[in-house]
Amino acid sequence: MTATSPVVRFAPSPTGYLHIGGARTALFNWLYAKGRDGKFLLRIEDTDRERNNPQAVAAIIDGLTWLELDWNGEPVSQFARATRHREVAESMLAAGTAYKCFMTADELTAIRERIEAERETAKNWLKALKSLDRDLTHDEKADLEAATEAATRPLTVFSPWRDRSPDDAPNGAPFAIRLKAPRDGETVIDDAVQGRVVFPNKDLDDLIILRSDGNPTYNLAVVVDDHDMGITHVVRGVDHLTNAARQVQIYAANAWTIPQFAHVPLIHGADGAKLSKRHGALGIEAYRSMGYLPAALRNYLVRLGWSHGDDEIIGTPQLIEWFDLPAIGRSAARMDLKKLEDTNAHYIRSADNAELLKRSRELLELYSGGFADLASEHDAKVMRGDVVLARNVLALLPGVPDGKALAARFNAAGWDQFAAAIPGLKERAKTLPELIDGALFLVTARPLKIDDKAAKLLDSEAKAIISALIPKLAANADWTAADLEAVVRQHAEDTGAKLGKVAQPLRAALTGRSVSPPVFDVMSVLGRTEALARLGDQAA
RNA sequence: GGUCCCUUCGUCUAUCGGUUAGGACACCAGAUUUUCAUUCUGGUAAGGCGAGUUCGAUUCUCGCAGGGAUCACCA
Repeated sequence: MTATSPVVRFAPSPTGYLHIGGARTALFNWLYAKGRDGKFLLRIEDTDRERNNPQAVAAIIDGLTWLELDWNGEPVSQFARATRHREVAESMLAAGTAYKCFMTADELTAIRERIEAERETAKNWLKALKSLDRDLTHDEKADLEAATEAATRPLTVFSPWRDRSPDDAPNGAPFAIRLKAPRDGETVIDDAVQGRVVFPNKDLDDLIILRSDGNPTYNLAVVVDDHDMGITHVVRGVDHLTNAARQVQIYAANAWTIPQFAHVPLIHGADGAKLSKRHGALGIEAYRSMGYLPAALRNYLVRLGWSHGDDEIIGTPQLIEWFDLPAIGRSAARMDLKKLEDTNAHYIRSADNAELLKRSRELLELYSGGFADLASEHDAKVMRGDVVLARNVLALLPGVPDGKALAARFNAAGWDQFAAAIPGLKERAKTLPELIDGALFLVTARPLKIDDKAAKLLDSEAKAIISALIPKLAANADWTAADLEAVVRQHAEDTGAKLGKVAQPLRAALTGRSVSPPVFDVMSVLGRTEALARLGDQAA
């Protein structure tokens, strides 16, 4: 690490889960640090004690861990640093860059409500004046002007204590500490993503940095922590852009070096509206349960708002090399599950077979809540991997209540069969549940439940074909896919039938479905005894 | 309402004054294939509106419209 390598951080507040936008912010920070030999720190913004709870912190850590974003050192608790924050506030008071404000919270809300009320009446007044279908009198013009002024007045509240002596306050009265922000001029953010953003200082009020209960406020805590932690680049959501202006003022008041800001756009739902649970603002763990691979989610997430020419499927090492802040777009991007699915399919196809097996087993363990409820609660708009899997499991494997029970169906030999089937399975699975679903035929007990499409395939003619094939197949001692294919092809040739005419009935009998990996692979993976038995069940 | 940001196919985006406006997802059609999937080929589809600058604007400027963020002793 050199003196110029960046120090970045991800600073979520513990709200219960790591949402998808937060995950992307973390990813951007992580990539930036990784690509520059920098450090990626984790800080939990737990200043608000009411909102804090250990599970929420655990959810964030779990999410980052699953996404494979590792951070340097121990996570920092912002709450634990309250004493330091207080010190800074006190020193600012001493330096005259902050002042005591004796206004109470009630007074403040009363003032805001009054401004709002005045604004309302002014608006009505305006409407009335404008509806007057004639030239306004001199007085009315004055009214119009006054009403316009009142209707467009900002909600900003300026404390009178900025210019009053604290001695004017009653002895021992509680006070908050406010930043003495500049009144004139402008505060400028030179943002790596947003460019140069200018805020007129007259629009920025004196924010409270220390509450009357002695606890620091978010903006103070962030600045002090970022400064103390040596953060060089603050990469976060644009929802913090206006905070950045406030924060720059705090940096300036303390004569601290201002970090490079980069405010990245937010992610919107598929309909363009703000992300809510309906639209997929699910926690990162939901994407995990939907069966997406971490690498695929990373690829998708980084491409959402960032691009590198025409490149789409970009592996993590390449991402680390290519990623940079200025290439991030400025407009909000919409979540597109279809594209995520496609990206995931690419990663599944090229994934290591052992990894796929491991992740499938983990996923099954995750689905311990029971399938029946999930299936009945199914909402077509909400895609969840466990629900998708549940429907198939319920249809094919009655009596299997949840993922753990399903996993139990695979004994040691079963897992080996699963592993053997993965090369064929992963070509046609977009997600892990689809992969698992494709392997279900392995653990289905005889007699197989035949689905509707498969049943159509098994007419009397088909059953006759199966009967004719059984002895020929049984004659095959080695039971390799290649040998079996040769037998079936020969049979088709001999009887003048198309291969599909012969293969489809086999597929139906072997798997209970009309869709599966190549039948010869299926037979091979199933093993001689089981395959023959299943065929026998459907023979004429 | 104040302040700030955004605006290219349905979606994610490329383009850094001159292109038949490119790619990806989705969608449609076709080829290959034992099903499905993969793969391959082709197709539909875009610069919000209005001015200005310029020989020439998607690209630069301004206005409008639309969308978004934010305005707590929350973070």
